[in-house]
Amino acid sequence: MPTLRDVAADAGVTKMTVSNVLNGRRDQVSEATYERVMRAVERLGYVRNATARSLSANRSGILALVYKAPPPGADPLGNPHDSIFLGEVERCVSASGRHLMVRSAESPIAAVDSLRSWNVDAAIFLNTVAEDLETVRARHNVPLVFVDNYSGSPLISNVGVDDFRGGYLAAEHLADHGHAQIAWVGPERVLNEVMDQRFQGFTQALAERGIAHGPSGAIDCELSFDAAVTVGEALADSPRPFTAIFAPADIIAIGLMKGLNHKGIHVPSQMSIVGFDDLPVSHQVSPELTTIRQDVRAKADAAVDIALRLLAAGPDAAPEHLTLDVALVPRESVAAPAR
Amino acid sequence: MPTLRDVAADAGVTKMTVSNVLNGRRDQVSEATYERVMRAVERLGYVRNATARSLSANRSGILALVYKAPPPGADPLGNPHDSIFLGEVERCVSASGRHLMVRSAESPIAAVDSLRSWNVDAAIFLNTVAEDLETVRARHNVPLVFVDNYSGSPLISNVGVDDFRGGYLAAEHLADHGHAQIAWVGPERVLNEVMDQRFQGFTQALAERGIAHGPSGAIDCELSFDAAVTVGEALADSPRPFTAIFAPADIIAIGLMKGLNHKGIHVPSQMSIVGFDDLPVSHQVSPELTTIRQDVRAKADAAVDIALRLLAAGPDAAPEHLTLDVALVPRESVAAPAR
DNA sequence: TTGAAAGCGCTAACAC
DNA sequence: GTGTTAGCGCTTTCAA
Repeated sequence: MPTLRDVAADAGVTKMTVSNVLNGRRDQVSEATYERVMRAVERLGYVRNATARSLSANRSGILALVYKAPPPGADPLGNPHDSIFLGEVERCVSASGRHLMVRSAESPIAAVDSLRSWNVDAAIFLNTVAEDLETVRARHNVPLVFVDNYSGSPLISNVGVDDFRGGYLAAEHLADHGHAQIAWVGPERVLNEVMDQRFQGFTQALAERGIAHGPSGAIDCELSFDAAVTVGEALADSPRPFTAIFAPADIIAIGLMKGLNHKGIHVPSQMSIVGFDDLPVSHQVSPELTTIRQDVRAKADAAVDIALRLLAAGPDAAPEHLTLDVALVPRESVAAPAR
Repeated sequence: MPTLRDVAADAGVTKMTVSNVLNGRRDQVSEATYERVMRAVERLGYVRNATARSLSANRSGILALVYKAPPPGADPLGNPHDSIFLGEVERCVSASGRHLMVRSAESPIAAVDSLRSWNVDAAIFLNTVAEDLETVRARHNVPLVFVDNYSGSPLISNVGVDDFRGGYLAAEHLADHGHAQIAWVGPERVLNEVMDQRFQGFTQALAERGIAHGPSGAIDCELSFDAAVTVGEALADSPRPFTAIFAPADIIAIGLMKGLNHKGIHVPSQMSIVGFDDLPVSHQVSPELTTIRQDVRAKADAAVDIALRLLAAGPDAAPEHLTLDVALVPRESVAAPAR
């Protein structure tokens, strides 16, 4: 592999001049020299050694994306939300001429050492709980962008969506269709602020309309398709004091539809359902799912954007907090309640 | 950030001793010294500088995953096959104590410079066409593992699945149900060996059973859900000299079902369909899709495994070629042809 | 506009 | 077992 020194020798200049050329400091190099160096680079097939550069310049050009490792057995990155987010982050990072390192970890804290080790310039954290983040910040002083984290900590940046409004819109939509008993079927909300916010928005919309929502209307369901099928089947077999369901994740909504269907309950004529996320699968199933759309790619764009901006602004730049809007996407899984 | 030197000072030894301790060369260090060094590491919160290590030792501990950039507008990593593959690769790479760099590129050739730049130890290439690979090999002499590449080149390793057999099984399954006119609805097969192999297996099974398969039975459809919906609708509106379809990708099969459904054609009673891949979505839709399953995670495991093995074996190790088996998963989208 | 010297943090090779 | 020396390929700083 040719090095700077080889290029310098070939072009008849010193390493420093080559370095200047390569770093685009055109004002420090004469036109003729510039050309000569570039030709030498070309001829030798020279590629910068990023590792040496990183060591010497003390910035690596690496951005890291850290996400929560899935439970054993589950498909890593099996969730379309996460994979599309990752794909879009990669696109932005590559477009900026930097490099993306990807790492799953039980807890973000476990990943910090690898960030420090590679001297990463900034990191984005997906699916982390609020507590972890102060520790992470304490150990690694680079721009840290969290996603969907409700810590509110001023030490880190965050990009999220308006989960509260999403829940509100879902309830409103169902109420507008005449539903007066609406169940929540979703993950436990302890330690899951995202879900809790969706729930709060949901209940507020109900309350404003004088629709009662007792605890009996909140049904636990793990965040997986299979779990939701089971819950859907169980629901079909039991008395149901409600005519509609808000499932705060599409994957649950889809599972519920399938479970209900198995047992002969038709959606939407016998049960209306609203989901959340607008995953691709939601318009692939029949009936297509009415859902709350969040723009995952915009979220990814924003996360990278903030990371790069803070990087450019230097270590004293203030973290940024951004909340993206959501929207209701009416499709086929909601109808007026059966008479 | 503490360095080796700081740890050495703290422990009252030289850098070299600390290095030996950190690299687990226990036989070169006395028990007492080992303990002392470890305590110093602990106390200072020392983390290895991977960048310096890579420069000096000439191996980075980085594995790269390179995949084809999606067309503009499409979700990057929107394809579950690719994202699950990536997730599983990450899992294996992390488990081996290495680091994963992820990069999309128009062509693998475009990504080679970044591999060289970071001195990556090995690379895995997803969704590449056969031609690219000789160029890649020529420019970067580390273990290169391609996925689903039919070049047959002895210069690189490959992991794939038995696409031919998958096509064969699909045709056989439909024929066994009594279908005597079966259409292929899939992407163009020029330059797409994977699809061509599935097609060859498909036609061979038909030929063995004396089932004619004229060119009229091969219908082009882009590899996307939306494209398949359109084709499905068009099919519903035209004379159909066939009672069953083999769609060599689940995403197409699902789109076809939806398109046919829109127009009142019922699957499977009026049209049977077999897909390929067994994506999660295939058992989320109704009817559930009968399909050819490939084990994406096993493919990812094998790719990383080969990369690491070749790495351990040194630069002269012979590339490996592995073909994983596929299996028919009977579900709900196939029935006997309508009378 | 170009060059020389020093050093980033680590490991390999060899000496003690 | 432990220490010494040299150097990986680059950038920074300062001098010419």
